[in-house]
Amino acid sequence: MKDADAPAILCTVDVVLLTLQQGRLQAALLRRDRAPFAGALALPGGYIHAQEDVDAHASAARVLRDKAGLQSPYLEQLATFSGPVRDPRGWSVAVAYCALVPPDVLLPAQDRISLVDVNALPPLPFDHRQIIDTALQRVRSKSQYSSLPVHLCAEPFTLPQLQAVYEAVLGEPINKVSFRRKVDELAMLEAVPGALQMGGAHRPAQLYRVRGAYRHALSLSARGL
Amino acid sequence: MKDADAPAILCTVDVVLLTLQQGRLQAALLRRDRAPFAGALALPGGYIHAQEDVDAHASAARVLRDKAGLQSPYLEQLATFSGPVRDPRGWSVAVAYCALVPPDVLLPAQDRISLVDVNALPPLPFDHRQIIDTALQRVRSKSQYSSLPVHLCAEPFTLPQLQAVYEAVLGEPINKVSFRRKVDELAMLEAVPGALQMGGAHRPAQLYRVRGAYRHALSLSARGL
DNA sequence: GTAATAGTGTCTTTCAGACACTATCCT
DNA sequence: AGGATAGTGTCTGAAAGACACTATTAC
Repeated sequence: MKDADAPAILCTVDVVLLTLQQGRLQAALLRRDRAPFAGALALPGGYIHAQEDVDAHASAARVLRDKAGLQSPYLEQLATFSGPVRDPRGWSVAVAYCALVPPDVLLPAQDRISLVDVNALPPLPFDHRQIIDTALQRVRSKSQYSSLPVHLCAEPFTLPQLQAVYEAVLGEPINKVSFRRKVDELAMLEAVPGALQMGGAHRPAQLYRVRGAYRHALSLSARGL
Repeated sequence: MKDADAPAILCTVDVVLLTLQQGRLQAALLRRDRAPFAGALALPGGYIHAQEDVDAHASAARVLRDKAGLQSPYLEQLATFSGPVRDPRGWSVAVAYCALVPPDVLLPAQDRISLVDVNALPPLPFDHRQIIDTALQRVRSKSQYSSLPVHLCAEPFTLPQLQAVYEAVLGEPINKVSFRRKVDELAMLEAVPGALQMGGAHRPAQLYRVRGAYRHALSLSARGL
């Protein structure tokens, strides 16, 4: 058994909510309404509620819902950060999650959320900067060999749009032919019959959506792209 | 602030300690000496000690040292498991770590540890089976494109030995020429000058050791193997 | 010499990128 | 018609696997 006089460890979750606007990765930050760091921009986060949450994943989903007013289909555990100094209230464990959403999902929560370019982050409280950096590393790494970035695309989308999303996340241009070969191999998309993106002064593009089976699971490729 | 009458969440660490014996991956289990599940084989684990641990990683290292009597150079955070039912004592958060050690490191702790083939695990308490499965997935995945398995090899070792380790972890044969090309590219090994593995009725093999720079960091390959 | 494994040279196949071409829209 | 982007066929170069060959030991 534990020492009765040991101070309890604080159990929290933090969510790195990423989206893409104007071709740049953006992190969603909330202004804190209470101490510590009241008034500062920080990651959406909060205590785990043992009474209502079935696990930390549920805590993260609840934080997103209650504090940002939205639901993210893609919500993956990132890593856990811990120690006596990361939170001034005491020894804490923060299970960090990463959420990816298309820009339109954020519209209803627009007034509560501040979107910040991940390449121009302001100073952040706690170890939130480190948490975001870990999320970026993970997202960029996973994007090299999986269908992860489709979660940043509002459906339906065209292949050129999806390629632009990959290029924004990875930060480098991708060969069009190779990209399309890979997307085809991954077999995660299906063309929306008869749906074409019209309007441009050019040939219209086929619209695609994610196959049901891959809506929550990722499709992985043995090699890159 | 939290509800004062909310029961505290239990904060623990668990370590999946893997090694290789007779060409098979083995997990190190300890017999529990107290409730719950006293007498059962389980992962080495314990409470986070807010008074002495600088973070959960340090808790995991302490658990390994105190309960198994050993130190693992490679100790990586795996994932965090949580919920009200995984531990009968109450709502718990377990930060799981994965350690890889060469077989000789376990010799001094031989009497405390039970090595179990990961393909023939006994029923395990808590959600330890799920934690081990997660560790195996991660180790196998990382082994496809990194130098991770070198941590399972006692130094110095020969390239055929290292290849056998990779094959045991990945569960499939590897092309010898490709393997040596990749090891060369990764540039993580250095030949021990003049050191050859003699004794067999065949040509002796060059002995290698890990370069200092890669002793704690992994070397990654863009493509597989 | 023979058996056995270490280590290498080289051919073949597979895959990713470059390039060019066709397709289809808007103005 | 001309400009713009979507989509595809094909060539080329790089990298992985297959195979065969040499090297060096024990017996």
